[in-house]
Amino acid sequence: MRNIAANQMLFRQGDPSKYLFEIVSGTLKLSQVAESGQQTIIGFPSSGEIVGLSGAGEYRYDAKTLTAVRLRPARLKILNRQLLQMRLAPEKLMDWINVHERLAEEHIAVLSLQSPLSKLATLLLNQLARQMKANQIKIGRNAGKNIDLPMTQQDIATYLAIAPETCSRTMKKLRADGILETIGRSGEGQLLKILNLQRLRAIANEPFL
Amino acid sequence: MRNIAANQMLFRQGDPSKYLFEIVSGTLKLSQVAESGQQTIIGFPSSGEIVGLSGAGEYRYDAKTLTAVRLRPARLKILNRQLLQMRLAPEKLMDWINVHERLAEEHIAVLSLQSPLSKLATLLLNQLARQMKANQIKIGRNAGKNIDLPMTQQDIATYLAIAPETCSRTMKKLRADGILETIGRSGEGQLLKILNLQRLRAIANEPFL
DNA sequence: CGGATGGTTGAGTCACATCAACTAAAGTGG
DNA sequence: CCACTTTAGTTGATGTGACTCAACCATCCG
Repeated sequence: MRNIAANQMLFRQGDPSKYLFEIVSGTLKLSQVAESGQQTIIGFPSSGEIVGLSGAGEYRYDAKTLTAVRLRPARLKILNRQLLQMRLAPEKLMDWINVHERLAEEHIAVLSLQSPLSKLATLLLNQLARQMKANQIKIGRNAGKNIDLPMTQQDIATYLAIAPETCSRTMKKLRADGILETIGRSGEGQLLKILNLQRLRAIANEPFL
Repeated sequence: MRNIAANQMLFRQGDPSKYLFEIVSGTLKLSQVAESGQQTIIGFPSSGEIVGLSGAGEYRYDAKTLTAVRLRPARLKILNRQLLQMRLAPEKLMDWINVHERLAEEHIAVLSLQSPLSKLATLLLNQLARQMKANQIKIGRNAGKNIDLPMTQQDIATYLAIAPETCSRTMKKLRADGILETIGRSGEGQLLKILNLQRLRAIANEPFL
């Protein structure tokens, strides 16, 4: 078990991948730069998710902590040995693959949406779902309908492949329409309160408006 | 080893995932519909790639053949057993994970591009690279710079998250600019000839124009 | 108290989605 | 093998909305 402060590099794209990490608490930011130079943000994995599982010998994205993070590292080489000795069920490995793929799928789905409004709404709902799952285990019943966004709006914009200005304006629109409100910037990132979850869901799915 | 004709469903989203398939030759189309109802096309995997690797007990996308396809199926349960008996190297499994992730990465990268022109150019280059790799093994030296597109333009449009009309117009633009030309529709899909690879590469990377 | 970074707001342009109509091609059944 | 149907692709006209550029706040560093 390892504890890391906020804003630290966990590993870098190209580093030899010795460890695989299971996030116990906190949020990471995964980013990548292609040969063409374009930067991509892959996702913001959180409690219960796996990062660093790589078939190649090296990580293929940067991993940086957005908040203080607690994680459980596993040596990849030992992993193989454990598999062979049946000390680790192959199903566990399959689970990890699953989690990894879900992250990518989620991203592709949100990128395939046409309007920034739907994109943002979907992202918010995804983050909400992610937190609900995490808190369900830890607290049981949360204050509910609050979304913690540890990442910056620019990160969100990059993730959604939209301009930062558009991201800001879209947020404003959601506020103006009484769908959410900004509670405050508690340390890292901002905290949102959902006022109208139903409409947020509608916006996420509707192609127009 | 299994042979399948063109336009056949290999498996469906939600089916119990018993097999994993390694494509020997031919091209597949992977698609998915979310709960929201939006259809997504995940990719067009081809020779050497793996489909159907799923951590959950069920496939999470449809797989349909675009051309006649030859593939090597592997029972997932047997796979576990083979892992334990060391008849299958864990590295092999890691390789498969790798291939799977590359497909998703490629898709995310292309979706993150802003202009349809860059998106299409990148897609074409990706397909070209895919074919080159496949042919390098089989023939050695191909006629070169021909791209075979077994999928329809609508599929491409969905994959790129653009309108079909835009896809058509963008193709036209590439033709008008002397970057490629349509050779003919040989049975399934169309065949393109690249006239100016350099400019195609430029277009793929440049944010403007 | 500066300096840097992240966020907000405004004005203007261009390009993509949308709707609609039409052509081309491919698959279907008698 | 040819009418018929269906699907894929093309083209045009139009409006809107997202990007760009630019300047301006606010927030967090030291």
